Amino acid sequence: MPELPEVEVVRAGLAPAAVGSLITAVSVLDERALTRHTPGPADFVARLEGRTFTDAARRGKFLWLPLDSDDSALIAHLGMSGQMLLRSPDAVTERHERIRISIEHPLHGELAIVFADQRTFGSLAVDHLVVDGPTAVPTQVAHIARDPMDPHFDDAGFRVALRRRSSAIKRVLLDQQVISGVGNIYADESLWAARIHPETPASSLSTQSVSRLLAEVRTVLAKALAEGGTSFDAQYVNVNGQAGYFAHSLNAYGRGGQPCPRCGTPIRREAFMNRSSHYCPRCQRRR
DNA sequence: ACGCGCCCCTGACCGC
DNA sequence: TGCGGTCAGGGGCGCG
Repeated sequence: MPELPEVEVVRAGLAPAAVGSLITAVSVLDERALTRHTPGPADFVARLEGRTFTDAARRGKFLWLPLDSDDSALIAHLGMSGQMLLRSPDAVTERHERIRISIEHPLHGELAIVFADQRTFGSLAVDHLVVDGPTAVPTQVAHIARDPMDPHFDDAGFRVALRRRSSAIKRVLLDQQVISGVGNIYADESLWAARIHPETPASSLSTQSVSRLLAEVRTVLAKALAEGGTSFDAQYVNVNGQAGYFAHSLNAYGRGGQPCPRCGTPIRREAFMNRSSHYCPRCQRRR
């Protein structure tokens, strides 16, 4: 569930169960799920068991659960196919279950947080928190730009960053060090909404265009979040295993050959960065 | 320093 | 039915 709306759905779903919960046991079924935790599985378990989650936070596509009594947090990156599922303590092992964290909440009782991940690009880690302006973030997240839903996102700084980049605007939207949380789906959707061709050099966009694009990014992300995120299959689900509805609202992504909802011209699909770009050749002219 | 191509991994789907 | 090729929401790394 990798882009900002899907990760936010997971964060919001975990929060009521995790915050205030005591970690009673941790089992690592597949060490590949700890590639971000270099000290290894034993250290990972030792840093969690007996601790309490105090919050549930997110920046871009990273989410983390801060721990009590020192400045550390359990961090999660879902990669392409990661899931964080809330299960009863006796739930059977998930097909692609990698890590299970057993918790006890003062009101809800015993639960399990299950990290399942088909493609193993996602991973968990325990990391130290560092101060980043008005907030604290794990060290592994410190290099990630604030996301556009962050109240401290710097709109003017974003405009300046784009002016300095000669790369295609879509490439820059996907650069998590410039703006975080946007992935392939929402980059295509935002560019379609702002009527900007994905190959347009970022530096050639007017201030007005950049402002319009940023507004559309926020609109698209907010709508997707309100609809529970985008799910094409069972890989992308909330903490209860339920899919989101935003796939029905997509205007460009995944719609190659189908008519543009605005003008009827067939949406074009092109290879881009080992992925695909979807855009309307009429509404989104190259300049 | 940067921008870009490639790689990590599993499974679904398609055409032969 | 089986097999090989292609494709998928991610990011990191090494090269030029």
